[in-house]
Amino acid sequence: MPNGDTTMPELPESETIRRQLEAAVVGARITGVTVNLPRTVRVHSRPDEFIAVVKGRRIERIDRRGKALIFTLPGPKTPVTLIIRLGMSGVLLVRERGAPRDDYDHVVFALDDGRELRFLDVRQLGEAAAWPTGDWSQIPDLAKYGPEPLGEELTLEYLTDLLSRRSTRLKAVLMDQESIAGIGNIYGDEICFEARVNPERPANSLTRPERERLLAAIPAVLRKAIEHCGTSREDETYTDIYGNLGEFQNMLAVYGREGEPCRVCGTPIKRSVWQNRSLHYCPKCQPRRRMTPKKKATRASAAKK
DNA sequence: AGTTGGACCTGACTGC
DNA sequence: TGCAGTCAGGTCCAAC
Repeated sequence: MPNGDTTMPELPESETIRRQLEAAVVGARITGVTVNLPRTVRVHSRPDEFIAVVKGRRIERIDRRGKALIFTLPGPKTPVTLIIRLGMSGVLLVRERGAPRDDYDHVVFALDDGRELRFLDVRQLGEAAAWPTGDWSQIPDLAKYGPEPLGEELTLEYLTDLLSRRSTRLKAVLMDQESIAGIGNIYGDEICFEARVNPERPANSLTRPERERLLAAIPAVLRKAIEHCGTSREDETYTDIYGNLGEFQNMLAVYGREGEPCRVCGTPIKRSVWQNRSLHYCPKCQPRRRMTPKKKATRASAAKK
């Protein structure tokens, strides 16, 4: 159960929630809104009037952009776009009205069919923002995002241009929502492993073959995680809208596996800390520096002996 | 402008 | 037992 637990929603977790919400609440009307923690809601740039803007509207569709969930609420005049960012510990739950209150239920949307959509968030880093437009390009929160990693905009050309302009660590670029939308700390590490590139490498140092591997690894890792309904960790538990756990945590290659053997070569996984974030990689599969031809030959001859 | 580190926030955990 | 310190990380912001 999500009470007291926390979350790490990145794109696969958000997409899992989106698919469930699409089946569960699209078509329902929001008959009432209870805001228990005002800092969680926002209209435009103001923290007030949220209830007035959202109440009475029907949920027409639910989309996702990066990690954000986007509810389209049409109206007689202008549609409203409701954006829910789960932050790091946010959970959306669908409950029957009258079910016991959940801890940290900062915003509760009452639906006309007798259910409630509850937005829980222990660490209060999530947010629900309402915008009085249906045009995403008018919404700064959405307009700033980089291309969707599962879309056609993420091409080798885009990735090459992006990486060539950045001297910071590859991991930082992958996690930069304005560069590519939806990747966080867990999948950043997993993608780098899948591509066999060290996450601490300067982004502009990647070779073309490495960029090609990265381009393939990004959707491959994210799609696989979506298939397994996202990642729930023992102590940092993400759940879907019914309180169920994901399954991808059992398939993680490097994240959270410090000291455990690499699933490919058996070398202990290394963890380092950078910018208050942990970073995991296999030192053998993802060498920090590309080996020079001479060093490669030396190592190869040493391996023969 | 790009990069970096701190702050926000709370619960779980560790060590004294 | 209690308390201080640390860690987790999505996102924003200040500083270099």
